[in-house]
Amino acid sequence: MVNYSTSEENYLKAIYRLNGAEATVSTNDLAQELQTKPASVTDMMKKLKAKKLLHYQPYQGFRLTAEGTKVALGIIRRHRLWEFFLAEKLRFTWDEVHEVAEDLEHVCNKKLIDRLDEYLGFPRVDPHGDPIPDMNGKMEVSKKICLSDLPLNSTAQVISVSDHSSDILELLEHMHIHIGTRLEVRKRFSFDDSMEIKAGRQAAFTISRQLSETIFVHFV
Amino acid sequence: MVNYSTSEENYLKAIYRLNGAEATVSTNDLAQELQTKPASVTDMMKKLKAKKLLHYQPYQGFRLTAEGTKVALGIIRRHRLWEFFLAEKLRFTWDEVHEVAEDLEHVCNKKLIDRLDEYLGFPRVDPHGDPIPDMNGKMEVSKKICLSDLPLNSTAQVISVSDHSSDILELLEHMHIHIGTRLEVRKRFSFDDSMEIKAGRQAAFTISRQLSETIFVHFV
DNA sequence: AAAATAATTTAGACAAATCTAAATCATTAT
DNA sequence: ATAATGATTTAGATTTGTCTAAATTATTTT
Ligand SMILES: [Mn+2]
Ligand SMILES: [Mn+2]
Ligand SMILES: [Mn+2]
Ligand SMILES: [Mn+2]
Repeated sequence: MVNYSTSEENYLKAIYRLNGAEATVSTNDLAQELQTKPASVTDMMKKLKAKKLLHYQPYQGFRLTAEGTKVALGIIRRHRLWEFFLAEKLRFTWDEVHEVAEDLEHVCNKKLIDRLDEYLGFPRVDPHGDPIPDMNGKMEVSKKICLSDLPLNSTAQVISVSDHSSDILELLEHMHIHIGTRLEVRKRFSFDDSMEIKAGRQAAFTISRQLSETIFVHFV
Repeated sequence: MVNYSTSEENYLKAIYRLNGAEATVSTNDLAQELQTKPASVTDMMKKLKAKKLLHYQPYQGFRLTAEGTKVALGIIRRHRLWEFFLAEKLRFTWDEVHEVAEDLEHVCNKKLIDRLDEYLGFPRVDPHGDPIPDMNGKMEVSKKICLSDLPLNSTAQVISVSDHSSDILELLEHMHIHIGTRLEVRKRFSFDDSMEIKAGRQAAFTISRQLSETIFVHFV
């Protein structure tokens, strides 16, 4: 078990995140994701390639090797377990957990994380509804539908929210929408792509396109 | 609230620890404590002096300023709270907590630490019996006596152990001696400075000079 | 009070992680 | 097919934290 620097870990995690969309990640995209400069990315890519954590030929973009993916999933596991801990045990709100977990995730000690996992009761998802990899690096990726794409009159359950800001949290709390809330789409308005939904036992209300595109659901 | 690097924090903590014995800390002592070279210490002392965290004139040794002491106590607070968490909540043994806490202590977020403190029930001492500074940096230093100096036939209670290794833990567990155990000294043997003690409800037994010098007690 | 010894600092170097500016490669439009 | 544009890499510099070896200062012995 090799240990990686905080910087290396942040690069690996970012590549993993971007990898979802496309098969190969570009220098500029990664620089933007990490709020750094392309030249810094190239330097780090050489280093990570030398450590066999990614496939990389100059000018060709890059993608994680199997080992790189394993390391990235380990970081994501730590991050999300700490987020769960902060929300569940220390009463942090949804929008506060990420920043702290960004630091805690770099404390790399298998026993610490596995014991924390056990202590928390082996949670499957973090406070934002994102899945937590298990101690073998397995992460169950449930197929989720964007609320904006949900067919009319079918009942679904909120499983995650892709924006983690306090702004969206404020709005969701106001609307009593949480991870697990059941809802259905009653009507779509083509004027502004807003939709009327019915959530829980509340009266129907409308939500903006911006919000419906941020909420992910699955059928119940 | 300024933030300090992991390296700066480790220096401050080490100076605080050494400061207990003498009024001023020397370059060589600090280098030895931190397993580094005297030249590296000098470099860092210049930096910490520039940040007004310590008093330092070349060749004259150094000591923490009030601000430096405050920062050091903050680090010690984080370290010991995490040690308590690991022992109490994650079932780590006494000898395992320090190493992990060495990393966790550098995650510096006041809300995290104050909430952790609250979650743990505001513990006063860490698993080794060392006091935990409160959120204002106050640390109650109870006057402790080394077991080797305890008068004959006076009852005392174990409050801390200055060695944190698994070797001493093994021995103490075997003897059923823990933080809080009541004991009294029955006899001293000048041949090897061993002593016979009576602990709890056990039959009297002897302990080595090495062990008695590591255990600290107070009168009950 | 010198000389010897020990402690400390300085000088110069290195690795990691970053940056800016220049050079190079790839892609797109004419 | 060439020129223009955009993406990427290289070159060279900077900061932080460390090191070794040499120089300096302090302390101890004779
Ligand atoms: Mn997060
Ligand atoms: Mn999350
Ligand atoms: Mn400790
Ligand atoms: Mn301790």
